[in-house]
Amino acid sequence: MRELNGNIRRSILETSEKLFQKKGFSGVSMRDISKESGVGLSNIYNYFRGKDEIFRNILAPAVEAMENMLMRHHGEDGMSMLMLTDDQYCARTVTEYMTLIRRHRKTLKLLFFKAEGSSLSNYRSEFTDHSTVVVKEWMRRQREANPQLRLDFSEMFIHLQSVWLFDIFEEVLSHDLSARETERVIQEYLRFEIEGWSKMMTGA
Amino acid sequence: MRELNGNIRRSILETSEKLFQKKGFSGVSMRDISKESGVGLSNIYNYFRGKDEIFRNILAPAVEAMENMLMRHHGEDGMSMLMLTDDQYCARTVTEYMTLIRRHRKTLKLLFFKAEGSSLSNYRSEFTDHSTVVVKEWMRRQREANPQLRLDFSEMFIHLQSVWLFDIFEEVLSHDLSARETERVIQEYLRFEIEGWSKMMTGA
Amino acid sequence: MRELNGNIRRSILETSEKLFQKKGFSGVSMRDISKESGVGLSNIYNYFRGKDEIFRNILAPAVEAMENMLMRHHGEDGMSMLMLTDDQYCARTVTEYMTLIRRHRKTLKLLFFKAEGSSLSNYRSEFTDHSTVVVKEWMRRQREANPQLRLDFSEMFIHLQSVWLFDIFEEVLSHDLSARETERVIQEYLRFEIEGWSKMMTGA
Amino acid sequence: MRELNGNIRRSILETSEKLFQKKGFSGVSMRDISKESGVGLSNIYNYFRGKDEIFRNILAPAVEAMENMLMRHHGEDGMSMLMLTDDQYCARTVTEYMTLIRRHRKTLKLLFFKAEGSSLSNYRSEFTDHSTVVVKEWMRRQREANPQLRLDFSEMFIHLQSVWLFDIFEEVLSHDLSARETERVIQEYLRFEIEGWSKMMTGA
DNA sequence: TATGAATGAGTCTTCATTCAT
DNA sequence: CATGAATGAAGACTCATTCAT
Repeated sequence: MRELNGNIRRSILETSEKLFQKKGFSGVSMRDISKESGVGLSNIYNYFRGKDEIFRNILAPAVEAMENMLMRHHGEDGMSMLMLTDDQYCARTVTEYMTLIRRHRKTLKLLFFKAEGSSLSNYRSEFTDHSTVVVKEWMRRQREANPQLRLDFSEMFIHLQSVWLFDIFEEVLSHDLSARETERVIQEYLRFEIEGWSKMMTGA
Repeated sequence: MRELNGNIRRSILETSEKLFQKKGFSGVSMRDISKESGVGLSNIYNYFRGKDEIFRNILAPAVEAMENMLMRHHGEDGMSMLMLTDDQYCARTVTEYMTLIRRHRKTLKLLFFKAEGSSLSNYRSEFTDHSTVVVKEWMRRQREANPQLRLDFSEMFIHLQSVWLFDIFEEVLSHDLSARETERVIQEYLRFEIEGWSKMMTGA
Repeated sequence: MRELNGNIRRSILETSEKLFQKKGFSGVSMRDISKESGVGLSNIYNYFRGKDEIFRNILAPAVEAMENMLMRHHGEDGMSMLMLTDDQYCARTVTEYMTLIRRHRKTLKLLFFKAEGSSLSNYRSEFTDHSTVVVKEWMRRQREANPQLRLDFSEMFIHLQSVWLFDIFEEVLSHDLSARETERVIQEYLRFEIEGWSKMMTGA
Repeated sequence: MRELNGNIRRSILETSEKLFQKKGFSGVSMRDISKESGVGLSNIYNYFRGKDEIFRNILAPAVEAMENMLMRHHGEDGMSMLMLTDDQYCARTVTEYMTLIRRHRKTLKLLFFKAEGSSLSNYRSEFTDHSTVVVKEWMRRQREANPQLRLDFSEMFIHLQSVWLFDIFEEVLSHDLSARETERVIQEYLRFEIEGWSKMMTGA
């Protein structure tokens, strides 16, 4: 009768994920989760602190992957500004984005479109704000390392980069683009972005 | 004791607007509006059909202004593709955007960031979708009028234009940019966009 | 601007009748009546004491006609038991019922099927109960006048007569029978009833 | 402090039943039920989906019994037309009706007289309509099995049979007839009905 | 007479969470 | 770990009616 510990936890998470996908965070009640998963309503609270924590648990991998992606590029050990013109680096970046989307497609959709009412409902602005800070700091480091480059972009400009990356993600996810289509869109976007930065850095 | 005709209506609207700004559409209850405005709860329903209608009434001017802006540029009597390179036209467009933002700053913020739970909660995607349709049709007309131009942009590309315009608005509003800053951002954005289109049209 | 006294009254009544027909007594609010009739909500109360009184006013003629019909047959100056076997009398009775239905079809439908929530919602049982009393008294008189007849019917039997008459009315009204169909149904019913009474009176 | 499992459910049902009997479905609010039963208002919703479901739960046995009765007589394995003249069969039928009434007296009264506003408020017409369909189909089968009989009754006539049976029930219930009185009324009614049918079938 | 404003009690239902066992 | 029971505040909205002018 009694399921093993881990099974229940997993059952709650899987059920919740399905429900959230269908009806969004606010549209799902704890009762729904209880009924659908077969786990007693109050027993759920033995595994999670509440609805929000369930949601965050589901989204954790996606959120982490987003953070990782940001850090891999603009963290302490991130790329150098000079790699921008390296075609191989770009190709790798496209692959990275695609992998991120492929792996977390479902949860990213939750995060982007179905988080209304949860503590992650402002993820878009939180991420872009955070990203702006990180990138600014990375810029500062790059400026020190490459004094010959013009790197005095406005905060707003940097912010818009994050926002636009987000837009691309949202487009790809909301239109359920195929791998090929996704690749094309990302490539186009990256090319545009890199070209833009290059020009601005060398003085356009 | 008895307030004059329109005063109550106005009082409800003003109170609601303040509350919505503070706590967002969902965060405000009809009770709140009643208490804060001093208008009896049920009496509110003599002026508005419900919470959503109050919200829409507040936002109506902003929504209308957005639609007008779209139509002035891409409607039946909208601009011609050839005007893109006209500096005067661009300057006027910048002014238009700025006027729109200046006039409707508060309500646009409501519309963009605080509409969760209302019938306008999907305004972003609704507007950009609608905009895409309008622009596609405008493109068709431009193609006929200017056969020499390459105007076979993908729907996704067109869609992204709308989205990005929205982003600009959101940036300006969420960071409460000053007039000067706003002008600079919009100008930069327009220049970028126009340059992009020009290149693509003449064959890049 | 101001309509003549009687016109407003009539306007309220006519509007209400239409609304009641569509949505039943409970389904119509005073606001509905006000909006639809163009008479200010509170002004209605200058003409009628409330919703119920409006309803009763509409139904008054039908209710009165029902009462008249009952009295013509079983009141102080009603028919004699002996007339039951008179074909002419029966024909006249059929005509009477049909006239009643023809004249008051709409309002009877209101009274029978749409009075839920009003003070007339129990009209069916009130009428049949009242009818039972009247008929019992009439019986008493007939017994005195015609001692040779067996007229000791149970109260319940008398009551059922009223109920069944009501059923006939309801059938005719709810199925919107044509004049011909209505006539046939009523005739059949009367014949059955008369035959039944005759047999019981002379000893079956 | 804590009541046992089923007690609460039962308590809600019993309290509600009493209240419904006094004030009818519409006249009873969930608050009333909560106060009277001592069960917290919202807690009630842990046991029932809403007021209507409480009502239906109370009436379920009576409704089912009505359906069963109909089916036992006119369903696929129902009686044959020829049994009408069988005295034993008739006696059994009387007993059945009486049992039905005895067992469900209270709830039938609710169903017939106090259901205004609930999803069962049209039970009378729904049952008689349904009954008409069932009986028509039964007639068709009887016609095939007994070609010698005249069985071409009009739909209206069949419908009236159902209605009249209902009337009997309503009479018995509304006047709280004793067992003896009930038996007499039902017997009389059945005799009348059977005699009627017999005559019509053999050609009157 | 006419009206716009106001009332206030009332409706059912939902919800995330906690408690006692 | 598991559960059924319980909570209590909150939600939007309706209605017939009355009041002040």
